[in-house]
Amino acid sequence: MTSEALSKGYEPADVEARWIAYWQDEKTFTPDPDGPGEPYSIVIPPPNVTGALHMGHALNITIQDILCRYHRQKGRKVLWIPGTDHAGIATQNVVERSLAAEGSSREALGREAFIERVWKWREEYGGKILNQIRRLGASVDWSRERFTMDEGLSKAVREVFVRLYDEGLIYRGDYIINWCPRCHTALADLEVEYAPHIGKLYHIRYPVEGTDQFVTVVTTRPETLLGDTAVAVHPDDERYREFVGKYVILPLVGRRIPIIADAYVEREFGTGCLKVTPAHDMNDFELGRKHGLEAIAVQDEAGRINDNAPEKYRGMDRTVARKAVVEDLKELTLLDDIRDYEHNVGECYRCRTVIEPFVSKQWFVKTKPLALAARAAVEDGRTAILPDQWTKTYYDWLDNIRDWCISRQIWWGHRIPAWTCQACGELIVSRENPTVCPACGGDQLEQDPDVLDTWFSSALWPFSTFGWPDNTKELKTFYPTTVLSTAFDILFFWVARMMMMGLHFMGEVPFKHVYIHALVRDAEGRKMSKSLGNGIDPLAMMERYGTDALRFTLCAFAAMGRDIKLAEERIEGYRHFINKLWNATRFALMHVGEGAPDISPAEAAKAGLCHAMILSRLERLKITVSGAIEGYQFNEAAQELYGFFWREFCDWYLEMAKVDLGGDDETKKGAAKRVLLTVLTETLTLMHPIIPFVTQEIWSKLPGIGEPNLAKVPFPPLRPELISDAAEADMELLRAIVVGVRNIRAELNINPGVRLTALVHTESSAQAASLTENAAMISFLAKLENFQAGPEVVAPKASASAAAGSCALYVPLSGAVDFDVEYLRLSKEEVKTVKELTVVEKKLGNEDFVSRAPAEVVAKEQEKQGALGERLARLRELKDRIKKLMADE
RNA sequence: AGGAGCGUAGCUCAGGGGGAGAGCACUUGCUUGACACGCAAGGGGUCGGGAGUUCAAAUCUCCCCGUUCCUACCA
Repeated sequence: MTSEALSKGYEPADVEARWIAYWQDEKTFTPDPDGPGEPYSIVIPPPNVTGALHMGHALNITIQDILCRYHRQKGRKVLWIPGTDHAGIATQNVVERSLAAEGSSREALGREAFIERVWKWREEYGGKILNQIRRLGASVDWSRERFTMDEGLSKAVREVFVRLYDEGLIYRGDYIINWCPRCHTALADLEVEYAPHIGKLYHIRYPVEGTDQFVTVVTTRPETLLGDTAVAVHPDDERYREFVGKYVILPLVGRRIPIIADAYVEREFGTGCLKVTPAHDMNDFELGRKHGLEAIAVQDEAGRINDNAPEKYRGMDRTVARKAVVEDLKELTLLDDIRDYEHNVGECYRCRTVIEPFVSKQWFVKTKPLALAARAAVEDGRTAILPDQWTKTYYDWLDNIRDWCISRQIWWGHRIPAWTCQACGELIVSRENPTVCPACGGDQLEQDPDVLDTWFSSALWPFSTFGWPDNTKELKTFYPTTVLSTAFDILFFWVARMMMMGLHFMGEVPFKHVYIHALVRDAEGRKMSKSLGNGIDPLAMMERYGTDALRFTLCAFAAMGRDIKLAEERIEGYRHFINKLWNATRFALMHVGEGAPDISPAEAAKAGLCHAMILSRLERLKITVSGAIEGYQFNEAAQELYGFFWREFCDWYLEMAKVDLGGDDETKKGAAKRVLLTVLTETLTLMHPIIPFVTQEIWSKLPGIGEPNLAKVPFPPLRPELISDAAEADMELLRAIVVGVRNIRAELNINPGVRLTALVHTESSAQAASLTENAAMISFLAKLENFQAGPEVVAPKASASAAAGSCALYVPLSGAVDFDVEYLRLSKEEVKTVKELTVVEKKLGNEDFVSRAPAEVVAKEQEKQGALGERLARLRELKDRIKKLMADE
């Protein structure tokens, strides 16, 4: 009466925004570093500031939120830090596009104005994904939100750069890097993605100096010929042995270049003769360094042929130059052959432009020493990668790591803190912007125009977010973080680099666990992608089915080490569960709307078998759910909660409790109310980490709730003394009888309205006592007007029958029983039982089994043999009886 | 080329040496005192194939078949 009536169905839209605001107002997720409890911390993998929430994010946020909310319940001091990264190239691209639409460009604006413009963009649109994360219910501490371009984090970036430089772990040099001619910047090896392209394989003849002979090289990029500085063959290749040490005259250029021998060359590929262009090919670059070859760059930053090439080609785009070179070679009859050829070509991961390997001055991190430490930390268990199978991948990458190119030729990002003195050429790397050259005292200092790779700042995230390099309270309390949850695709990009930086600067691993979650795919198992258009928009799902339905679905599918194939129907299906929860509450409130008597659950359990049973099951549930979440088995937690709440609590307990709740016995009624409320509140608490909104909403409607903020309510107390095998076993028999009657009703097509009589022949009087005590309940569930149980019960004349456990169940029927149907049903049951019994008997008949299997396994089999034997006997009696009755007719 | 995973009911998947499970779908019957986003009853599987280890294999080992992904890349 006091509690307002709940609407007939759960309507998430009204509810979610309200609780998000409530939690925030209550500062529920802002921990005090000095507060009690063992710290538990997570840094959110910072999404790209230009990004929008996709299913992968939704899954990852849900997982982290489950962990955080659960550990808060367990009394840990939880800090979950949100934020975004500045996504240098992506963000710059976005802003440049909007400038282009206005007919402007970043060059027109100038560096400073452009950066200002990016900040403005970020203010306006950069909060989008964070708002989407907020809508998911993420229990992050918004008061500690971070951005990789923040002042504090920028300070950390500079500190790291300077220290690494001083330690010789950052260096600048002319090296070949991956160049995106569209983005005008260098990319790290990881930022290049390979995709199959159909190209051509050109066979080109190079004349050997001083002879009339040729060597034929094979290439997919004939225009790079202009930069060739050698031809290479395998040292053991008989075909070319005589040429090694000689020279060829480079066609179209006329340069005299050596023929060298190196085992790197594959004899089987093409002609076995390789043109070497150190300035434009990764492998050729290495080869060139090894053999002291000159690297002649023949393209500029936009992919056009430069002045190092013959005049004719200068200024041509690389694709135009290719055609021109091919034509000219044809004319000289030096082009032997052109074949179609499918091969993998590197593309820019941001814009899909074909990458041009390019020699230029760049900054690098010397990764080897850092990688060794990062590997060791996992080897000795300071950090565990879960599931374990990713550990090998992590090792492989670290073992084969190459130096990390960290300079980017863009404007949006952390400017490299390096200056060159215009007077003496001194290179100055400094925390503070220098004003005079320490070498010559000159004041003409020019800062390096490049910025750092975004991942450079992301790598510092687990400590920069806590205020490093300052020794803050947060840093002391919450570093190392407890767990990092992420998808495998950034294991290298990010996880490995955080490990390297965390270990180097903090001396401790950045996280104790790395949980690699599943990849969310579409119903056909394809990766969700914009280009395929097969993505399921999490926000649309949240609107349609409620955030809890989406969260529960993701949780239920989050089995470790396996990808998720997601279809919208799954989410729709789990919405039904949310609704079930809602309606069970509506029912409960009809009876406990004004609260329940203040008796202990233990006392209430004594009031009836059903109460003892559900309380026992509840205790087991607490243990399995805890174990599941702590072991990152989210699917198991969801499944257990689902099964308990729907199958045990709603299907059985609520139905059974109706008898006491509607009866006259005030003691029983009180106990039922107490148990109903206890089980409901405690399961809500257990479910809250997975489905925070609906549980909180229901919580607010329940009577006698002390703490109104469910996110602050501790994990329910454990009451191991309530676990009762006996109660659960007695209930098993009771259920078997109810199901037996229902089964008979269904098979014999008896109207559900008709009340029946059921008689049960039991083996023992103890069994009979338990059943008789619950006669009212059995009658209610099976729709009986009469129920009797005891060892003395004998089969009535005209009745349907079944075996329930080891008891015999009879349902007398006044009308004609269809004996044929009855007989068939029992026979089927008999066949099944015989089959099971045979398996058991065969085992027990095997001497090796009895002597070698563990005693408890043997005992279990013997027990099973007994039960099955009894059941079989019962079935056969029932069959015999029917046979007799049939004969009598 | 190297590495990892997966193959269990029609579908999506748990499980992981001693009873083949769940959800959805399906069949049948239901205005049963919260719920048709529901209730009740039911059908359905040589756990990809083969060999081995074991008293015992869906589970461990090896081989094969199919499938997905990752890393590297030969010009």
